Amino acid sequence: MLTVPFGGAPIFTRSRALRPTGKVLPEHARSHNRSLVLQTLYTSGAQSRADLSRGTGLTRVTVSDLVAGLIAEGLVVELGQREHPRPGKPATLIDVDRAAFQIIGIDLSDHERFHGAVIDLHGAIVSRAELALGAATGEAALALVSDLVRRLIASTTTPLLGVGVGSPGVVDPHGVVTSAPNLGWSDVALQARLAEEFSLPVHVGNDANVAVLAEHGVTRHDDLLLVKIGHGVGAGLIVGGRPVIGGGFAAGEIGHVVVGTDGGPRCACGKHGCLEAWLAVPRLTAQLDAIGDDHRDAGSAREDILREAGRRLGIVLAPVVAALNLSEVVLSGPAELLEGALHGATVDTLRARTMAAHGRDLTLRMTEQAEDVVLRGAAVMVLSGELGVS
Amino acid sequence: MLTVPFGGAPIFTRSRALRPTGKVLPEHARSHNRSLVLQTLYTSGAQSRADLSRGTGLTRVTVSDLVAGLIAEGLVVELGQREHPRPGKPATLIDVDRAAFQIIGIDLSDHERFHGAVIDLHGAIVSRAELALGAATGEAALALVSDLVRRLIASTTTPLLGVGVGSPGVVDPHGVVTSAPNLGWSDVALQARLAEEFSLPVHVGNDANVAVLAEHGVTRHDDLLLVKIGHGVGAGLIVGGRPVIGGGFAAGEIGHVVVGTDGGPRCACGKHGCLEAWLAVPRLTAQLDAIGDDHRDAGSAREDILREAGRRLGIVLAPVVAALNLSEVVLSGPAELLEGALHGATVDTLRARTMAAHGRDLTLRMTEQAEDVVLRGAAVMVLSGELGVS
DNA sequence: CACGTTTGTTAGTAAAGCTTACGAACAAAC
DNA sequence: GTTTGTTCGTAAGCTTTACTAACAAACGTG
Repeated sequence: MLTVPFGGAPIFTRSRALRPTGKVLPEHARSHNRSLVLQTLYTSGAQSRADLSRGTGLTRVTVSDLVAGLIAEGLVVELGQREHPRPGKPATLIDVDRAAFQIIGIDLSDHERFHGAVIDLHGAIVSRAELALGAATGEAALALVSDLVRRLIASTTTPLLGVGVGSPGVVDPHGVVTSAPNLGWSDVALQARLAEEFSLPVHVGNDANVAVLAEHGVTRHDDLLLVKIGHGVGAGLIVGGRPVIGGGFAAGEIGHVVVGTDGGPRCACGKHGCLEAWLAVPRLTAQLDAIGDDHRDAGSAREDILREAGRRLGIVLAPVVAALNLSEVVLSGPAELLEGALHGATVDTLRARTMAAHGRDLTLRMTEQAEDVVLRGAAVMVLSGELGVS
Repeated sequence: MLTVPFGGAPIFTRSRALRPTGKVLPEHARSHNRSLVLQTLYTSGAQSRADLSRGTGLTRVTVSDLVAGLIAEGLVVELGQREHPRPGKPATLIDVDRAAFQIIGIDLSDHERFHGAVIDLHGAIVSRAELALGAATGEAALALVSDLVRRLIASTTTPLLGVGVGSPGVVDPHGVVTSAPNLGWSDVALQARLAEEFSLPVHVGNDANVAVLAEHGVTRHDDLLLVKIGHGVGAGLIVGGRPVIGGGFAAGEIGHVVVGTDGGPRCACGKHGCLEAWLAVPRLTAQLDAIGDDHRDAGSAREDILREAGRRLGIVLAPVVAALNLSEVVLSGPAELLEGALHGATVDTLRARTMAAHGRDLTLRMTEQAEDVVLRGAAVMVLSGELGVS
C-alpha cells in the first residue's frame, strides 16, 4: 500500500476504481482501428470500403488507408465490383481472404484420444487427425501433442494463422498448464514449447474456457456459461462479453462443488455429493448400465436417473446464474445423455430455484457444435488473438 | 445474422471473439493518458513530473503537457519543492488538489432512512445527513432524495465533483431504477432527474454493486464478491477488476435463490428456503428474540441459529466462488450478527464444499467500512466516472 | 570550484485521423 | 443523347498527439 501525503483522515486506499491500465500510444490506436476494420469485414462479410466506413465510423480515407495495409499483408483481397449496382460509382468489394489462411485446433480434453483439425477462416473443418493417448502422460503426452500438430501441419493447404489448444486442467494466461492431473502435467509451458518447436503463434486455454468461445460466436448473448460434461465436469464463462479466467486461473472448476444438503455418492476427491459424482459421464453410464433393459420399468428408471442428474446440475447452477444474471447456459457432452430428461430437469430446477422474473430470460440449450466445440473454440482463440482487438 | 459470401461450409457465425468495440481517435488516447496520470497521482500521492513519467511510461514532456492541462482545470496543484533534495535540480511536487473538490454519496438501501454524506478526495467524511423514509414511496421517496442532496450541497465547502447514489433494486447503466419494490419505483430515471435538478454529474448504481466498489479500493484482489445482508440479501461482484452488472442489469440478486435440498422457511416470494428467508436481518433477529435470555442454553442456541445461517450462506456461495475462482468474499451488514459464529460457519462450509486447493486461497472478511460501504462506494463511483479511464 | 545529475522546458519530428476537394463512374430524368 | 445527381475512392493539407534531442537551471560531491 502506498502512502498518502496528508495523513490522518480515512482514505480511499489505493482506489482501484481509478486503475492504471497502461499508456496508449498512437500506434495502439492504429492497431485497434485496424482490427476494427478486420472484424467488421470478417463478421459482416464482403463489402465496399465505403460500407466499412459507415460501419466503423471511420472516414473513407482512413478505411482506405487501413485496407491498403491489410491487402499488403495478404489478409484482405479485392473481389471486383458489386453485382447489382446502385446509382453512383460502382463499389469495389473487399473481404477477408478466407482462403488464404488456416488454423489448427487441438482438443486434449478427451480421456482416450487427442483430437485435432485444420479449420479454415469460414470455420469449415478441412481435415482431421486423432492420436490414441494410451497410457501416455507427462513428456510422452506432450510428444503426442507435437506429433498431432505435425501431422495436421502436413495436411494444410495454405499458410497457418496459428495453433490453438484446449487443454484440461488449469491453464495460466501465458499458456502454461499449471496442473492437469490426468495428463500428469504440472507447470508445463505448452504454449512456449509448441511455439518454439513450430515457429508459429500458439494459444493455449482450458478446454471449457475455450469451448465457451465457440458458443459465444453463435449467440447474441454476452453473458453465458458452458458446462462441459465428460469424464469430469467443468465450465467456461463469459461475463460482459469477456472470458473469465479467475484470479488463480481456475475459473469454471465446478466439478468438485458439493450439491445439496442430503449427502450423495462418494467422489474420487474424498467428499460426498460433488457435482462430478452426480454428473460425470462414467458415473451416469454406470448407473444406466446397472439397470439393464430387462425389467419392465427400465425406461422410466433410466429417466429418473437422468432427471436426478439434471436436478443436481440445476441446484449448482442456480446461484451462479442468479449472481451473474446469466442469460444463457449451454450444455456440452454426450447428447444421448444430456438431451431430454436431464436437460428438462435442469431447466425446471433452475426456474424453481431462482427468481421467476429472471428465470424467464434464461435459455438452456445444447451446444450447436457437438463434438467439435473445443476444436472450434481453439480456432476462435487463435482468430481472436492474432487478428482481434487486444 | 449476416450472410457470408461463400455459403455452404459451416462458419464461425458472427464470431464475437472478434468483437467491434468502436473506433479509437487520438483524443481518446489522450484522455486515457490524462486519466492514467491522474490515477497514478491519486493512488501514489504527491510526486514530481519526472516521477510520474517513470511511473506511467510516458515521457517527461508528455507528462508535463498533461499536467499543465490538469493544473489549468484545477484538479492538480503544485506543492513546492521536494523537502529532502537529491543531487540535481530539485523536483517540484504536484498532487491531486484533494481539498478542491468534494463528492456527495447517497445510500438508499436502509429500510427506514436515507443516508447521505459529503466526502472529500481523501475519502474522509466531511458531513452527514439523514432523512427518515416513513411510508414514503414513489414520487414522495424521490422528493426525499432530492431533499437530502440539497441539504448536503448546502454543507459543502468546495465545488462538487458529483453525486453518487446507491439504490436498492435493479439499476440500468444509465441510472434508471428499473425496479425497486420497497421504494415503489419502476423505471425511475433517477440519474437524469437528479442531474437535471442539480446540474451536476450524477451516477447511480445498485447498492451492493456500489458497495463492492468501495471494498475493491481497499484490497489487492481483482475478483471479489460482497454480500450485503440487511432487510434483504444482495451481492455485488467484481470479476477481473471490472464490476459485473449482468445482461438484465440484475447481477448479484441472490436473495431468492433456494438453498439446499431440505426445504426451509417460507419466503415472501412464495418459495421455501430462499437465501433471504434464512439470512435476512429481520428473520435472524426474530429467531434470536424468540429464544430470549432466560433459559440456560440461550447462548448456545443463539450460536446454533447464526451458525446455521452461515452454513446456508456458504452453500449458496460455494458454486459462485468455484465458478469464478474468487479470491475474496466480503460480508456487509450488522457486525453483531455476522461476525463470529455466522462468519465461521460460512468459511467452514465454503472450504468443505469446494476444492480444498482453491479453498485455501479464499479470504472471507467483514467489510472495513462498516455502515458506510454504500456511501463510500457511491463516492468511488463518482471518482471513477468523472476522473477515471472510461 | 569543476563536475556530474536530475528536473522541467523548448524545438522539431513522426504518426494518425480528420476535413476538404476532386476525378471517375454510374442511374435516372429529360 | 445530354444533363443531373449520387457514390466511390483518392489526394492534399491540417490538427492532435507523443516522441526524440537538446538545453538551462539547480543541486550535491569530490
